[in-house]
Amino acid sequence: MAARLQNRSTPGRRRASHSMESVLTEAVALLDEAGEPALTFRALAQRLGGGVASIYWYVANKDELLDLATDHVIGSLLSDVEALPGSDDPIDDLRTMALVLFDAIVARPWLGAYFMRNTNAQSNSLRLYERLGAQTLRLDLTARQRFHAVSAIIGVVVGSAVDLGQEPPQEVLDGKVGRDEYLGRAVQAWRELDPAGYPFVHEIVDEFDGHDDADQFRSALDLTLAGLRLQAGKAGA
Amino acid sequence: MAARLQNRSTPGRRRASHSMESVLTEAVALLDEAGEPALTFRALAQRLGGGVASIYWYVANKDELLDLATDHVIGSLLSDVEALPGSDDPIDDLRTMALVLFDAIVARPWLGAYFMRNTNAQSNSLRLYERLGAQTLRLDLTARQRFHAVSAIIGVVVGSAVDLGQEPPQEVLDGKVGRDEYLGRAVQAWRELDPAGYPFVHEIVDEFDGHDDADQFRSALDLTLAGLRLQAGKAGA
DNA sequence: CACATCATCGAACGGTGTTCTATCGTACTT
DNA sequence: AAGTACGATAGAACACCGTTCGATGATGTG
Repeated sequence: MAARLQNRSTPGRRRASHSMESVLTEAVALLDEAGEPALTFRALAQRLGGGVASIYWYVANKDELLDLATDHVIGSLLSDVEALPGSDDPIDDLRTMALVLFDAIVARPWLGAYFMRNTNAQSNSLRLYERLGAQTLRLDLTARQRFHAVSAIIGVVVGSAVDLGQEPPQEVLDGKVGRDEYLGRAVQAWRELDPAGYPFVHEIVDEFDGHDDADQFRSALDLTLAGLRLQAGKAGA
Repeated sequence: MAARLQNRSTPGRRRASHSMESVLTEAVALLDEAGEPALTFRALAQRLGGGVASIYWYVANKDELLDLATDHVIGSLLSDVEALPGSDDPIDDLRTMALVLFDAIVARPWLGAYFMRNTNAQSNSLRLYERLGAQTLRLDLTARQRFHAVSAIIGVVVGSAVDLGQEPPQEVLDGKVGRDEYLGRAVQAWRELDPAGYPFVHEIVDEFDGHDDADQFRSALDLTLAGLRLQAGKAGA
């Protein structure tokens, strides 16, 4: 069965004594250090100074471990969002919130992939969802429009995050090739393409070279929010 | 040692003869049948009637197998996009293309996760990217705006695709719980939340219940395209 | 002190991607 | 026609993964 909220932190001498908190904290630490592949039960056990099977007392399987770890960090993310000042423009507030989300994913790229998992099962995710949606209640929209608006914003965040979160291929991880050099090669390959066959790629290759992920995200977000503003204004007038 | 004479008379193990095409086709078939976890080298080898190690002659590792398989199906997807009639409104054309992409991901949910991997390495992905971007060349935008517009549209597709592509948890896969029942439970749980603490969730729970993924995607896409139209019009006038 | 329960752990199982080495079959050389 | 080089295949083994099982230390209760 699963561990309940009780926690005995009496320090054992030979045997390791864990707690839900420590398990999740170390799991997140592993994820932060080297992404999802780094989070293995064996690595986690070693880190906790205990045995592998012990972790299964706190967690049913790896899926649940990932869920709880995600919810754990979303908890603090939720605090950040709730601490936001807020303005008289709900769409501005939505923008600010989305930027906080994006920043969190930049700091923890592995978050992106697990961001939308089972909104129902993760309490903090749901509360974050509510927090975003609450802003749409201040807009003149139908219920369906509100639902779709929040979905769209989260979609933009996740869409950018997935792009951002994908780990560079072996070469870069091994340190043989620097990340900049890796991207530089791609740019170089693009430049050598047939300009007649790839007019667009040639048009934007300079933009791609040395582009800023945050800029890219902000632009995508602002397009969606501009559309939303239009939608809210249309019904209102 | 023994096989010298028996070569013809007694048919020993016939050696399998593969090809890049057959490897990729069977790999895609496995992915279609049960998603990424179903694509293992052993399952693929058995399907090809050969040994496990043989696959490594065609492919360096699983990552490359996934890349090539993805590029394989994107190839036919590209044909669909190129066969599109096209109109005098570039944004309409972008919308149509995005819908084709979305349909492809609905048909092959595993595609979503690998959709954006290494645009540079996958030739068909790059051509698809070019095809989308070409439409923005018909709009009055800066190079950077064009770059960001295409990124945004792809972001919306991927964002929806990730949401769509995540496999339901164990219960549903085991067939113990139907997918509708599973979603129904979530809806039920939402309805039982404190209305004061979760006003937005209560507002949209009816919309979520029995919602259509395609509707959700189309709404998100249209918000982005509305923003883009605004942006293009502003600079033009 | 006995006891039930919580919590921990080593060892093992089946599965995975990957590598090593040996081999077959064919096309070309001589 | 025999020999050879090489493209292509394959079995066995390795290291690692998530997961399970059974045993056992620790702890508070009667």
